[in-house]
Amino acid sequence: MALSEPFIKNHDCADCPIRHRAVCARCETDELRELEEMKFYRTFEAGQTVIWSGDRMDFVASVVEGIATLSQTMEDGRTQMVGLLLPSDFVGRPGREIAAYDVIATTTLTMCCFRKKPFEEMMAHTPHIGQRLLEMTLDELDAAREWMLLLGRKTAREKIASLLAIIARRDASLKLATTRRKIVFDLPLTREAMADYLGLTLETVSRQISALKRDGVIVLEGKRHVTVPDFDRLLGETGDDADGGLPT
Amino acid sequence: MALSEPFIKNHDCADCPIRHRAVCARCETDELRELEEMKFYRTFEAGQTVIWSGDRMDFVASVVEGIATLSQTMEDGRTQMVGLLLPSDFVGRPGREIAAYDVIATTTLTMCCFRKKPFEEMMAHTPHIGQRLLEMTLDELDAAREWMLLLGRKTAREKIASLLAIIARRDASLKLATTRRKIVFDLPLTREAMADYLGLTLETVSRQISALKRDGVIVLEGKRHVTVPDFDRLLGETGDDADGGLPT
DNA sequence: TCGCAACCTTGATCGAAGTCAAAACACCGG
DNA sequence: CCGGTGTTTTGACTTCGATCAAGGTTGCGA
Repeated sequence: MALSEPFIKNHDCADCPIRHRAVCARCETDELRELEEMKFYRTFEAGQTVIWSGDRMDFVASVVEGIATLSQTMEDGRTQMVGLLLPSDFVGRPGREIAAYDVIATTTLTMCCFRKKPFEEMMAHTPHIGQRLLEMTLDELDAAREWMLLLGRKTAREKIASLLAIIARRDASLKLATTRRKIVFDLPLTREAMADYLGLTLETVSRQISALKRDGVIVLEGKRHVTVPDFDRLLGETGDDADGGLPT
Repeated sequence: MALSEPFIKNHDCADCPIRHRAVCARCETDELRELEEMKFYRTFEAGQTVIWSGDRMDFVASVVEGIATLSQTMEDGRTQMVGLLLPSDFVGRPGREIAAYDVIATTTLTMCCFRKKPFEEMMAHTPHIGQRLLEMTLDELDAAREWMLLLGRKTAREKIASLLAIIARRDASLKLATTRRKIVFDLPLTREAMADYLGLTLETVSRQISALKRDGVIVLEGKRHVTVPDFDRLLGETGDDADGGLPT
């Protein structure tokens, strides 16, 4: 959900097995080395739970590869996704002991982790890192509030269109800025996960996707592969104003 | 929405007309003085707009007295509140030029403001302040996500009960922790504002409040003065687990 | 005191999304 | 190729909250 540059960036580095290095864009090399030395990697299978809400969480991390969801569940089983973690997104809450949400790997997931304690110590004497984190948290807050508008006021069709637009944009930004042209991507979520994200049931999600397909807003190949022939047309279905306004 | 201590605290100070001083709990006196010198106050009438979404916003602020709302509006007029600002809450986004939401005074409102530029400069050489701000932003993020669960998955009755519980708690915490006993407070919002917060219509809000009254969960005197005879009973209506789990 | 304007409540009706149920599809291992 | 499991689609029906439409309160200024 990051508007601004990621906390951690990919790079080309022969000795770095997953082409990934701890990089704060504004930091000096010494700090880089410090971060570099304390990092470690963890991977999870699709469907595995990274952490349960309420558990002690002694690390912070950055998503390297794959997708994870943040969600909350009520006792009776109703669940709501409160965030979608894509590569370069940050997970964890400096200064907090306990995880507030379930983090679940949707696909095979690789995260670049830092033990919380040393990370926090480093933050304390490296203002840039804290500032970077504050910016990213503000971005997440914006995204969460944008989502509140979606959950509280949008119709099912608008919700679906908004989700597709966000995923398309997020996906496209990694490849090429292709606004106003054909966009192709794969849905990283099941219908059920989409429903949990959008505050709908999976049946409604399915029906609305069928409707968008019927109306020619999207083209489906299989269940997951989506082609958007006219991205502006899709944006028009989101209910947002011309520019789309959505962060990410 | 702050779980942790407010960025700015009230205190007793004869030369401070509204008994309010810039205080970062962790800061040294020099920093205090610096903040102290750059602060200024602004007041707004009930109903006045503090700032429009999209406007340049060259200050950050802390609410001293009164209540304001953060909201987003779609072109066709649907609006969703994304935050409620009560005394001690922080407004503004260091590092951001433009306001992302409409900020509207619900009651007469007094804010303690700091020009953004000098405030940011101060942040740059005072890690404590940035850290404090990060913590507060994380709290807001938690609150926003809690609200996503409410908007996406709760019934109208649960939504109303949750809102009442939050206002009651917030209000009570300023006076006395009175969990599990009778709680009395005034609703600071019109039915319409509640509807915009909860993603409902004002008619539904009205009906559900009537229903809670009929069921004895709350007692109303006039339209705004609420008595909760049994706070746990109210919590039971929110759909949250035993403890209520809600931030704030 | 009246009249007006907010604000709130209540009723009747409607419709979007939820629920329940069945069937289609896809993918996998044997 | 088959049966099985998990995902997705589609249909029939229900329901919660929205919409439309009166009325009721309250407070204020003339």
